[in-house]
Amino acid sequence: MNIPVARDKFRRFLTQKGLRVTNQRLAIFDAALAQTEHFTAERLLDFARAIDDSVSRATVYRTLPIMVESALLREVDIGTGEKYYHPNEEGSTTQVAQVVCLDCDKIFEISAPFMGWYGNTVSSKLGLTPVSQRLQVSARCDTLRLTGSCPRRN
Amino acid sequence: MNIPVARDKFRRFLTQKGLRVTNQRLAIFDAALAQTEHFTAERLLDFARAIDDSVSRATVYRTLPIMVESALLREVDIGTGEKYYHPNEEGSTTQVAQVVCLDCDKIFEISAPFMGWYGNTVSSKLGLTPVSQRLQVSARCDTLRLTGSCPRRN
DNA sequence: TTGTGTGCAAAATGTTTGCAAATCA
DNA sequence: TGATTTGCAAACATTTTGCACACAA
Repeated sequence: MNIPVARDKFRRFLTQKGLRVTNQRLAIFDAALAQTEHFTAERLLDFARAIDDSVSRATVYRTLPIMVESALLREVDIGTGEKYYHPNEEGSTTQVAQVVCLDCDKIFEISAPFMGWYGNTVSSKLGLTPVSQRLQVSARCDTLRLTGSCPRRN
Repeated sequence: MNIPVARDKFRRFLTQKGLRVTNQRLAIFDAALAQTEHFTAERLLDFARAIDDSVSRATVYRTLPIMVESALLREVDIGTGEKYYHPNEEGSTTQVAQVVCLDCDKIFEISAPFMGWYGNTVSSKLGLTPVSQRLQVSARCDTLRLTGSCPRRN
C-alpha cells in the first residue's frame, strides 16, 4: 500500500472517529509509514521531526495508539522494555510470529498460521475467547558465532 | 518438587557459581517457591519480608535473575510493563504457552510442544539458533461476557 | 579477614499526564 | 467560536545502580 493511499485511509479513520486531522498527526503518520524496519517511539519522533519539527514526544506517544487502532500500524512487544512498531501490510489478518536476533537486534516477521488455531483451541477449553496472540523466538546469529562477525550487524 | 529439595538445589547452584548463601537470598527463594500463582517482583518483596524483614527491594531484583538462571524459577513477560515469575515445574524442558485472561488477569500455562519445532525450523532458515520462545494468547472471559460476572475474578 | 552482598536512596528508562496556549472544524 | 490538540515539563512505574556498611567463607 503506497503512502498517499494509506494517508487517505488514516485521514478517513480520524474523521470518522471524530478526531482532528492535524499537521502533527500527519507528519507522524508519514514518518511511520515510510519505515521498512521496526522502530521505537523515540526513533519515530526523530523521523517525524524531520518532516515537521514542531512534533513533540507527547504527541508521538498519543498518536501511536491511534495508528495502531486504525490497523495501519502494528505494535510489536518483544519484551525489551520499549515497544516496537511496524507498518501493517495489506491484508493483515494473517498471524505473524517474530524472530528476534539477540546479536543483530533485528526483528524478522514470519507467518505462523497455526497460531489462530492454537489460540482458539486452547482458549475455548478455558472458557475464553482469544483476542490476540503472539509468538516470539529469540535466537542467536550462527554466522556471528562461527566467523565473529554478523553480515546483518549495522 | 518440594521446597526443602528445591532449596538444596538452589544452595548448590549458588555455591557452584561462587555466590554466597545469604539469609536474604534464601528468604526470597522460599517466598518464591511457595507461590502457586504468578507473582511480580513487588509482591515477592512482601512475601520475602514476611520471612525475613531485612529483605530489600534491590536484593529481590538482584536475586530474581539468579533464580531464573538456576531454572527453579521461570520469567513470564506478558507485555504489561512488569514481569511475572512462577516456580518451574520438574522436568521443565517442556515448552509452555501462556493464556492471559484480560478480565481475570489470570495467567494459565498450557503445554505447547510444537513451539520447539517451529522455533528450530524458522530460525534455521534465517541462519539463527533459537534461544527461547514464547507464545501468548490474550483472551476474554466468556462467562463474564454472558453473565456479567467471572467465577475466577478475585 | 576480605571481598561479596546488602539496604538505602538516587538514577535511569520508557511512557503518561496536567495545564495553558495554539489550532482545527 | 469553542472544544480538541498541542508542547512542555513534571509525574509515573518499574527496574537498576552507587556507595558505605554488613556479613559469609
